[in-house]
Amino acid sequence: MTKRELIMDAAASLFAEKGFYAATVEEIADRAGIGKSTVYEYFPSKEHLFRETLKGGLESYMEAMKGRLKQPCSVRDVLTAIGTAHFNFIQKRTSAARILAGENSSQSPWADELLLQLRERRITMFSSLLSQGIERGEFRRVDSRAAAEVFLGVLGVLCMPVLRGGEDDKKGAAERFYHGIDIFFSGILDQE
Amino acid sequence: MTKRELIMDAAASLFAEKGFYAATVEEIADRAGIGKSTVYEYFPSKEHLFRETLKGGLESYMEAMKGRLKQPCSVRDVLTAIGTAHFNFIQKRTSAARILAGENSSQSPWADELLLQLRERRITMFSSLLSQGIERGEFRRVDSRAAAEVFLGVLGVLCMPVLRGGEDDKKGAAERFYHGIDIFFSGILDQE
Amino acid sequence: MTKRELIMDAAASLFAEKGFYAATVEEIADRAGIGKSTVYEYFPSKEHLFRETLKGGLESYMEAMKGRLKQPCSVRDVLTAIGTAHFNFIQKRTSAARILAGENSSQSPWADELLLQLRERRITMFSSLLSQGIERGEFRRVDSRAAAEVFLGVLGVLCMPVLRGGEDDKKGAAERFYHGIDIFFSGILDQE
Amino acid sequence: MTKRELIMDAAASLFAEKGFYAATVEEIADRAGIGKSTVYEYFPSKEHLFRETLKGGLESYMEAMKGRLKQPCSVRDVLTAIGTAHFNFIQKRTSAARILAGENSSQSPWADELLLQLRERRITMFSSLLSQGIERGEFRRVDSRAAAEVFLGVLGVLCMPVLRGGEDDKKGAAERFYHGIDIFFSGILDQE
DNA sequence: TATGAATGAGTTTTCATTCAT
DNA sequence: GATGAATGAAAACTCATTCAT
Repeated sequence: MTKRELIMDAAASLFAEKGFYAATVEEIADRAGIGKSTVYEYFPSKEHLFRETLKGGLESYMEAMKGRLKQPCSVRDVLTAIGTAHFNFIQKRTSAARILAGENSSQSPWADELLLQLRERRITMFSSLLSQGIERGEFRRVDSRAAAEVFLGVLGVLCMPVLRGGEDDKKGAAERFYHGIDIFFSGILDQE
Repeated sequence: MTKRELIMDAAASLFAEKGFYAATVEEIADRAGIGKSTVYEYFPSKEHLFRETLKGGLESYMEAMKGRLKQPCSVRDVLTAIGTAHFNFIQKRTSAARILAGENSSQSPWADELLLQLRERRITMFSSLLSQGIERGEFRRVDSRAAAEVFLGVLGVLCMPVLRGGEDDKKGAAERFYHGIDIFFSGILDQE
Repeated sequence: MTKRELIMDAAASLFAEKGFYAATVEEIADRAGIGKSTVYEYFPSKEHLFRETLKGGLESYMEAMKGRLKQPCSVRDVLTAIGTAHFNFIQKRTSAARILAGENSSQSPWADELLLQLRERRITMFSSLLSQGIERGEFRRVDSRAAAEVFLGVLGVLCMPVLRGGEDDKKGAAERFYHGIDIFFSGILDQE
Repeated sequence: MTKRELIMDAAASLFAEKGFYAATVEEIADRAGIGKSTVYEYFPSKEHLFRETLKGGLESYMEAMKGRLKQPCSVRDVLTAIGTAHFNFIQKRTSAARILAGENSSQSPWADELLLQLRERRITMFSSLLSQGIERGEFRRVDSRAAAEVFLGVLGVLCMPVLRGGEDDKKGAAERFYHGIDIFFSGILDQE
């Protein structure tokens, strides 16, 4: 692992744990097992380091989503696959995910913007899938933007337990995750 | 308005805008129109001030939810009423809401805890309502915890546009909000 | 003496002794007998502090020159009076003078500019006096700009011994000073 | 050109531009087109490098002055020749000259000392020439030390325009230079 | 010999908090 | 109470210097 990666990993985990401000460059360096000023050999400032961390997380998230989109099956299946990919990403790259999850509480103005962009991209993606599904007759004629937002929110909340402390309840989390996705598709009303 | 309230208001808006770290005590005092050290007459530390701000937002949120629960009508209507109350709260007390929305990106460890508690309380409430609804036959037999989480998430995302910059698109936001709630109840599948 | 002045004095003497870079804010604060961060209550940065120091020296220099210009006597006397004022200033406000003397060796780009401006103002002043003297027939028809520069240089070098360490040789310095001025007026050639 | 010279040249120009502190070893290495630590193969420290640069400038300055002294002509001519040599040196080796010109604004305590020594040597030289001239009856009986200082100062100021930015006004500078020298010899008084 | 990489010591700057009035 | 002024502790950042190759 290159030293740059070492630093980014340390940074990612600390930013995830404590946020941008509370994490100090010294801690990051310590966790990376290097001297404080070495950080500055690789990143011109703490802010740049955070930005890179963010971008890294973002890229690897987008990567994780790849290939889920063009399977020749129902849109419902595609969305479920995306959900699965999302859930897996959260489990494997928890600290990256934690940083990406901080849509609110501005860590810094430009971070907000990047995260907002991510949000928009995801909503656009979902929205277009949902439109497809509607055209194909899979889904009823809902407002695809609203539905996309809902899907986004559902993915978000359902992963929160994992983002929190928890190694503990992985199975439960997964189950509830799929149950939640199901509710998104079928609603909760009793419609016999 | 008492001086204490003056401070808390200033604090709430600044914490909402910039987060706990980036907001300085001096700015807060300035915005409140008082001297910097006066803040310390009313709050022992910046952290306490934040805590109080948080608690204040929390209380007024709980207050806003009150009375929505015991109407003699369908559980669906109760949940919708809660959604409405939530949406109205977000619009009227945007900065309080912004602070409460920062579930992720820890501003401070104990803040996380408080917000986690709020989350739990809300889930419990929703969950119990959903159980009621299931018993009454209004809803199908979903996992009420999972459904509660989903409902929470739906309320969250749908309010984000309002929490962001936006005075702009209030009507659109409201429409999409109710559309989203509807999706929660009915799902998106075409089930003729 | 106000605290601001206390700081500026400490700063002036340290900047004079060691230059902008080698003088640390901590030393300045120590010499002023205050805490390091107090400096920042009065000046937004070390650079600003330096700038103010410079400006202060500049103003008090210009002040010291005032009133020397409009005496109803020969231009030679006016120039000599200016020389005297200059010499006295150097002796009374040695550290301010030392800073102003640093025309070369850039302490910082904008400092250079300020000092260059001072140089220009002085040359202009001398030049105009010299032109007067020429018109009146006191001086021969020299290039007034060149002569002004020479006068400036003469004032400068002749004061250097005082700017250096020396309490030691005050009388000698004064004597040589006036002797030097005389050379400026009469040259060194033997012209009987 | 040896690597040592490469480094010294780069150092000279950077020290001239920015002063001792603002010039970094890295920049110097970059400008010399070598690796940073190679500098340390040739010079034990930045300070030593500066010292060498200074000494180099000093030597080449002394070199430039050589041979001007023993011509069998008037002392006035010798001094003028020295002035010319000085002026030429300033134009050809501007950055070395800039460093040597920084008599004031201490870049470092020992640098001050070296420059002070240079100053003394030059004054001694001028002073002895002037004494000769007085004995020969070329000059009137001035204090030769004072006159030497004045000559030094005159050479200094008159070269400043060249040391500043200026490729622009070379002819004007040269003219004013000789005019200034003339003033040193003849004074400015009208002595018909 | 040459150098990229690493770093420790030191510097500026920030800001919550205290204290005298 | 209310507050301006003062500050210590901590944080980001710089850079000359060293070291392994």
